[in-house]
Amino acid sequence: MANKKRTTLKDIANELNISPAAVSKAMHNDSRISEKTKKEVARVAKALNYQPNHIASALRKGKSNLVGVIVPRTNSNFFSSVVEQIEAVLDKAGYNIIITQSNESFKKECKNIDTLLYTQVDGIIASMANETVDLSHYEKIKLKGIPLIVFDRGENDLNVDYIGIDDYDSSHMIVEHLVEQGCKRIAHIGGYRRTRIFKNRILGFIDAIEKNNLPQDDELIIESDLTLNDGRLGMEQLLKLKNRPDAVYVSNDYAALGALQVLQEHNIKVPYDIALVGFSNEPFSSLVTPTITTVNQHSGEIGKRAAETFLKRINQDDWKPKLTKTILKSELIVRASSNRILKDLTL
Amino acid sequence: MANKKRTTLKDIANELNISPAAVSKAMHNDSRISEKTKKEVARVAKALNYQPNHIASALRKGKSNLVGVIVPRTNSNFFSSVVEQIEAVLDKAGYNIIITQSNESFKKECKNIDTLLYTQVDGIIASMANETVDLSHYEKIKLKGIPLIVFDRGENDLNVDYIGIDDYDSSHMIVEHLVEQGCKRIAHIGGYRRTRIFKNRILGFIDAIEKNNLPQDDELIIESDLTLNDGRLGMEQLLKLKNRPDAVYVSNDYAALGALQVLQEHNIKVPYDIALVGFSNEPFSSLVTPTITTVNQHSGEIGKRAAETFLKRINQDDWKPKLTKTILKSELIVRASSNRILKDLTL
DNA sequence: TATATTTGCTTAATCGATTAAGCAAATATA
DNA sequence: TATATTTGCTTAATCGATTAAGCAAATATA
Repeated sequence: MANKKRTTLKDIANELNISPAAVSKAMHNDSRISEKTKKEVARVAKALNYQPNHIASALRKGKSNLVGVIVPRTNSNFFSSVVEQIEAVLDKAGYNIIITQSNESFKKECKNIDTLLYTQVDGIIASMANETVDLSHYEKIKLKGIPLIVFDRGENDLNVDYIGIDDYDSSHMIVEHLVEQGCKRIAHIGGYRRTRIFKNRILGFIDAIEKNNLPQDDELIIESDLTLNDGRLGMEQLLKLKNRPDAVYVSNDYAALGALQVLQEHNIKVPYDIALVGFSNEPFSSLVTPTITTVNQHSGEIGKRAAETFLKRINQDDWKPKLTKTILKSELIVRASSNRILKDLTL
Repeated sequence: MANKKRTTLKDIANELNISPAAVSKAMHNDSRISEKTKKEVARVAKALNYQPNHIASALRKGKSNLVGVIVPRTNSNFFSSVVEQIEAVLDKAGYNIIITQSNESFKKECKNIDTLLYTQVDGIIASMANETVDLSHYEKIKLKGIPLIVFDRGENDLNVDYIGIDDYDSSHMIVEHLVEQGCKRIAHIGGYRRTRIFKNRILGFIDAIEKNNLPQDDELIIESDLTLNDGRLGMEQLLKLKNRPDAVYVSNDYAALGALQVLQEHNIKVPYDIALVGFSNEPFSSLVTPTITTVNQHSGEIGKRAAETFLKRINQDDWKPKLTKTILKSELIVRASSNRILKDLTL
């Protein structure tokens, strides 16, 4: 029933008594092939249900039209949105993507890189695992001479193209917003400084506090892993202070939610007693009550830019990898948890 | 710097003055190659940094070791978990996956199938778009003679392997649970019956109600698109009834959250006045207050089984596709929104 | 010692598509 | 009319790895 034998260029060539080379050229609309032959080829190709063998052409052309994508996990709103846009952009350019995830493990990430190189991808778009410190695997990609694009994590480490958002500036936006809402003593529950994005947010926070002449107090900055429970613990700690803050900026929505739960348990009015801001625009941040003000990282835009950068590099013959940063501005999404002024803000 | 020319089997062969064929066999540990030669080959391969060209071997062997995955969207907790496990299982067996998403569009789905076939995947694991009615594109996969595994959606339509959960039984579990909590009048905000999974949930609900001798009332069953707002509207409608329900089973967590919001706005005590159950175990369901009782669809397990089924089929020479269903039991996760008995249930 | 088997390779073809080189016929130009 | 150019193909090699077939030397068996 099913035609076991697939149709090849040779079958079409035999049918028309021409050479396979002529068929190939006809398919690619070569100017040296007559219109008549092109039509005949098209007709027979259709009649025999010809499907080009991508692998054969990849071997011959030394180009697989596959792009490898490495993310810490796909099961995250941020990364899946990035991947979605990478796919959308590359699809239009005739590329397919192979998605792999490191599960934040250095070992798995190394394995992923080996697998992708082995599969002969034409380039790799990656966001590093938290664990990754040794970058020799990434150097392998560069040595192979295929484009490597890094996003979100790994900013300055690899001297390649990087796409991310401006964490330093995001902190400024948040502080300015809280000041506008009348907050005078702002605390920050952040991630650990060793991770660059969290370091940048802390630095941005400190500078913004100084710029606005607000109290700078070590007890107002807490570092943690930013789980929901870390948010709870951080908030408990802040509530114990003699001089409580009237606003808390939490570097992640999960921790912000934990903080919110503690505030509600203490019957503290949000945003009037204490205003709250999270980070990352996780889907639940608009679903809880009150809705949480947060920062949208433009994940789609990051994916789009990453894919476009890949396409640019693959079409540049003389490109030597060098550090080229694209830093996008993030967007503050003001919701109920920090909104003291506009009572009826929908969302 | 970077060795432009990649090392091939031929390079190793020249170095050792043997034939490429011998090198290939040595690499594959052929019993007809001496241990001495194998060691030499391994040594030189390492010295020259040999990386096998997967594409060449794929062409020769007629096997790409790629598996195509089609999901409605990756940006969903359910599908990304399924994909995660598919990847984990297939990776161990030496397969890579190419993930594509249909965005619930029939047209995009057709395009995805064409792309995957063109890329010479060894099989396809898919969950159908909502829009899809015409299945001729899927028939193309079957005609090509490669395994097709369907999950979650498309249960009986294609006569291939199917993995899903028992929606009918899930409704029974929910109703039994609510009865145990003392509920006597249970309503259902479901999806439209034209989608099989929602139909099965409605049928399960009706049968479970009958089995438990509870009131069967048309006004207690509402069909909708199950958005958050549909949940709100449905609950408003139920609250207007002369004879209000004391429990509501909503076929999706988003709609359940909408229903919860309405209940809270009306100062109705959950679960004591009205108990609430959702479906799908979306991440936020454990994060809102009160936490929402829901159904875990074992997305990881579905992915695992789908991948294992693929591996089974690819290794069966004589397999002709036929309808083979694997129906997993779902798991009820009892949380605060329906828990009248155990006051201190954590979660 | 004569024949059979095993070992350790080589040779040559193959998987399909692509492309550089080239050739004959048709057409254009001087 | 003689030469140059263009058109429309063909020929043959190639991308690397794999494998069926086969051969000579080494070893085993009768």
